Amino acid sequence: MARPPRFDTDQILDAAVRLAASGGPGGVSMSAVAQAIGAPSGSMYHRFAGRTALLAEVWLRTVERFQRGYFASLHSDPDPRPAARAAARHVVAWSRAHPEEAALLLHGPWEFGRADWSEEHTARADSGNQRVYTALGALAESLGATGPQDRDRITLALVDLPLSVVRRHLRAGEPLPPHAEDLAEECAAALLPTAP
Amino acid sequence: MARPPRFDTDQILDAAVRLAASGGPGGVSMSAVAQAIGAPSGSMYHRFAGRTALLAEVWLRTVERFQRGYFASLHSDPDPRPAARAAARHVVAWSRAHPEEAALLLHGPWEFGRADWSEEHTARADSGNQRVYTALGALAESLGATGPQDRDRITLALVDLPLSVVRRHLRAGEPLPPHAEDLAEECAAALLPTAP
DNA sequence: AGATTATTAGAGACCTATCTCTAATAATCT
DNA sequence: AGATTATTAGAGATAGGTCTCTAATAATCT
Repeated sequence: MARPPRFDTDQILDAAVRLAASGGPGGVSMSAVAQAIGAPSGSMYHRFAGRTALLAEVWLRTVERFQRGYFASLHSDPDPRPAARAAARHVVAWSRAHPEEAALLLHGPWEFGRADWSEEHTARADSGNQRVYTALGALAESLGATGPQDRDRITLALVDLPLSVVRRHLRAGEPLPPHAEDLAEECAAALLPTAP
Repeated sequence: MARPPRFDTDQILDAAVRLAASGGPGGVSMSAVAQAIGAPSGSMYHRFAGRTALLAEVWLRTVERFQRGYFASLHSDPDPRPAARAAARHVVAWSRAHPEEAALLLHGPWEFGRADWSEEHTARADSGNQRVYTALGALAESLGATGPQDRDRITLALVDLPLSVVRRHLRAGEPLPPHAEDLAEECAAALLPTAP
């Protein structure tokens, strides 16, 4: 019914990921992405309402890809303690497998203009986060951690701490050292509430 | 011998801190800072070689202020374990006392254009970092942690982890909860190598 | 008082990025 | 084949930011 696209959405987002990994969110300009794939700048605006929308889409595609595997790890074992270890490990392993997307995630949604996102984009982000927090809450409960401080501690162990391991190296432009997964797993385990 | 300055350097840097805290490094434009203090844009270039230099100076002043207290905490006790606890605690306490500067630090030097800094600025940054790492190395040694993995773990416990506690709240625009210092201290202690 | 000099003051050149607009193009559908 | 339509293609208007340049200003020094 119409002319077929020469540049599809994923191709554009892939280029945006590369640019974000090397130059940060600021490096993702409409013209830079267009140039990276050899498209005229006008085509960009045919797919994305504007730069804000592009930033939102590239962020959301990346975080959703990450969360898919993160969820799988969290539910990989009926016993909460091995599941927690697997989750911490997954953060590092996924980052090793997808260094550019990981570098993007380390910047956080606010750097990708979250304050200006449309309602749809904001809702997508909130829904993903909500799923993560309820899953973490369930795991916390099955560990016997009930207070809000306990939950903070578990979020720290299974999300923030593994991300810190990744951040330190990726920000310096180095690859992740071989023992990074072990480090994240061991440290996460050390932060879980001790068995009664 | 000359006309006295109406806008001094610290006043300019203070405004830059405020702008960086609210709008990130991208919000720190020469014109925005000038407007914030009511100065013409030309005066900015009289004090700073350019935007790059301004970003470097505001970053370095902030990180050096932070490190001063961090060092004091690291050396506050001859026993390494309480010293480690104090250091982790200090990160959070300092951030609570200086939320705008803390928000600035969370972005990291690369966001402040570190790649384009002058040699002087780069050297200043390196020297500060070097001092921190040697101090952490000494503490690691007195804890009996000798391997490179042990040192990574201590850096994680005394730097990255407390920063994660701060990041989670400041990025969301919330103030730090009352128990944040305790959380950072307890988690840091849990990550230290267990006594032989 | 007069010379000296660091600084303020602000206009404007230059660049880069976002976004709009019009025309050409290439596929599908009848 | 001809109509339809999503898309490419790219020129250009607009905005905002960096940086330069010249003149005015206000203090100190002799």
